[in-house]
Amino acid sequence: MATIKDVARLAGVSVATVSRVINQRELVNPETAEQVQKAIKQLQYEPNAVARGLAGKKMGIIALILPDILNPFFPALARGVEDVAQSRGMTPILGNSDDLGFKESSYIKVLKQKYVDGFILASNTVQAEEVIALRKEGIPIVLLDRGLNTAACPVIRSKNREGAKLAVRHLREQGCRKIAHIYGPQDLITARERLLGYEEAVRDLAGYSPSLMAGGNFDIASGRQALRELFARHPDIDGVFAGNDLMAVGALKALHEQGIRVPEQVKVCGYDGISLTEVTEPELTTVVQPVYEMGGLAARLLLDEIESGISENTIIEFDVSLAVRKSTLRGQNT
Amino acid sequence: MATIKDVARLAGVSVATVSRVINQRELVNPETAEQVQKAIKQLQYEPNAVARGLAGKKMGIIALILPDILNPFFPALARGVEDVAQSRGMTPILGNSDDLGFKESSYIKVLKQKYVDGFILASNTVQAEEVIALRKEGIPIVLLDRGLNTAACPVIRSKNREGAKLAVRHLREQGCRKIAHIYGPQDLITARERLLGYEEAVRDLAGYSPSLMAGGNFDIASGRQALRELFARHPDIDGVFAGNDLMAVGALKALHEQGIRVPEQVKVCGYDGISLTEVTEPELTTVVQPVYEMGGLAARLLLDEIESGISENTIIEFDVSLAVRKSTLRGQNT
DNA sequence: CGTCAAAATGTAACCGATTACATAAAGGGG
DNA sequence: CCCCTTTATGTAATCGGTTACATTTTGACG
Repeated sequence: MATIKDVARLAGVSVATVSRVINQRELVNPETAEQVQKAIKQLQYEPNAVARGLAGKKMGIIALILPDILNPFFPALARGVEDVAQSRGMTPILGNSDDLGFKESSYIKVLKQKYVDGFILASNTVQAEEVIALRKEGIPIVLLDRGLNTAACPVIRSKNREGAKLAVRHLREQGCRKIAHIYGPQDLITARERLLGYEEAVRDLAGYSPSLMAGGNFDIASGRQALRELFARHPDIDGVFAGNDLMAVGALKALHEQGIRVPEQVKVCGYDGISLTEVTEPELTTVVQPVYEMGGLAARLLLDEIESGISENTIIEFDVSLAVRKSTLRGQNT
Repeated sequence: MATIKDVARLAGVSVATVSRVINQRELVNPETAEQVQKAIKQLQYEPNAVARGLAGKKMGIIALILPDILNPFFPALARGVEDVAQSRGMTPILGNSDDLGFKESSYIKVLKQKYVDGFILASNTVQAEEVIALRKEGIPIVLLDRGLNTAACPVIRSKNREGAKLAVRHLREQGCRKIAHIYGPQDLITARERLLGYEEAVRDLAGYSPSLMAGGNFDIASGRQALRELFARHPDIDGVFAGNDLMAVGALKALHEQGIRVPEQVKVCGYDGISLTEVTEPELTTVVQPVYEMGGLAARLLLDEIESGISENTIIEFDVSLAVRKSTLRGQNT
């Protein structure tokens, strides 16, 4: 590989001039510049990214840390981030933290050392101090989907509470009177908000009781399990709102096992809008988050901050919408 | 951040000695080493990875390039790679090529420049020359799942042809006589092999015809579409083997739409063993690839080559197994 | 006790860029 | 025509490590 010195020699100039031509930040005589460009072409020179990184403390990489790549919601988010990053000349890389705090910290620590330009974190475990520490070191960070309320950095998520209300109201409109909720891990702000939205929307119902809620892990198996518990307690449930789509799918499965028909006997609604909801039987009504846009905006905010150096700690909440499908079709149940 | 010079000063030694203590490659007096360690602790020193990378041309990163993170099969592969890489002190990063050759090349080019230590590629588009070029530059590479036969590098995949035969034989045992195949993109070796396996296993059936095959894209929508075509041509199909699970799910969906009961009228079998197959209705019989192990082995081979510098161009094919579920349950159809 | 190899450590070049500072050339105003 | 400001370019320090080579210290052996 040719180095900047080779180019300088061939073009008959100093390395500084070559560097100037490449980075266009300072004045260079057009003719000289042309000579340099020719030399660059001839040698097929490409600046060494690591040397550049060492000198400038930036590697042209942004890292997206996801809590669980096996949950299709996150890969979908990633697509949005990727496209924006790439279009702006940055290399996006993914890390998977497995919802494990230490893995996440380890990613951050290691990648920071490698002069990653910025982070997008979808994390439940991240602590406010960690975010603050990063920013103090001048490393931009954006929180996506999950994350603190208090955070000293931009946060992007959807209107979780609104979305939950949307779901529950829809179930009520479809005739449900005894609506259960399968909530996600309560250390996640998203799961908490959805639960709160649910509570607000069912409080006034006659038979409402906290025992209509059961917890899950945001995965299929736990949704299944939670539904069993719920039905053991309340065999007369006629609607289920799950905190995310995976748990909704698990619930659907469990209902089927028990011979309960959806939507005739029980209606089910999920949250997220992953594509899986379109292939279950019956197809699943769900609260759709504009996932691609969310990822894209996260990347955009991060890149803006990287380029400008100024940060605004906005919290941006995206609107959600309801995709109504068969699983909540008004039937003959009430 | 403290640098190696600070440590050297505090410990009263030269930077070379500090470097030796850190890398343990040369002899250092134990007492000196202890002094240095103390200084390191006191200053909370951590070697700068980029400077290290520049000097040693290795950044301690391995890159896994996936063709489609929205297909759950690949995230599952990634988990295997991650765990092994991490346990050996390397940072694994993911890139998504979207099955687009140029994105993949761009990832390789950019990451190579950033002194990534090695690549694991799950790619259909990679060309033999590209692999050879990389290796000539001393950058280890392992092909995973997809990729050339001729490749001048280790290749890891499952016994696709065997797996396909397994599937078809199973369908026959369950009583199917007119078995269709939904094949994947024929530029993928995996898809080709599965098709060949299918052909070998059905050739001797009375009503066999090439029109029993239809192509898809390895995603749900195309599986759905392909099934419709197949049934338009042959309304008497009683078994379907799909080239991967996503297409099988699509097929299931399409069958349901047409009011055809699975498994009573038609039996369906997929390929991959993604967890989605456990939640469809009916649950999907599938050929299970040991995906976590495959990813792990890929990482292990890559790391071995990185550490030793010697490469063996083995092709390793993992055994597959059949997970028999409801979608192929012997019924009353024949 | 002198000799010589092994062990321990230091010096400085190098990896390949960026950039502050110095210097030279060119143009403009008085 | 001289001085000063721009414009253009070069020199060399710097980023923070690794490592070849040189040098010093140590200790074993005859």
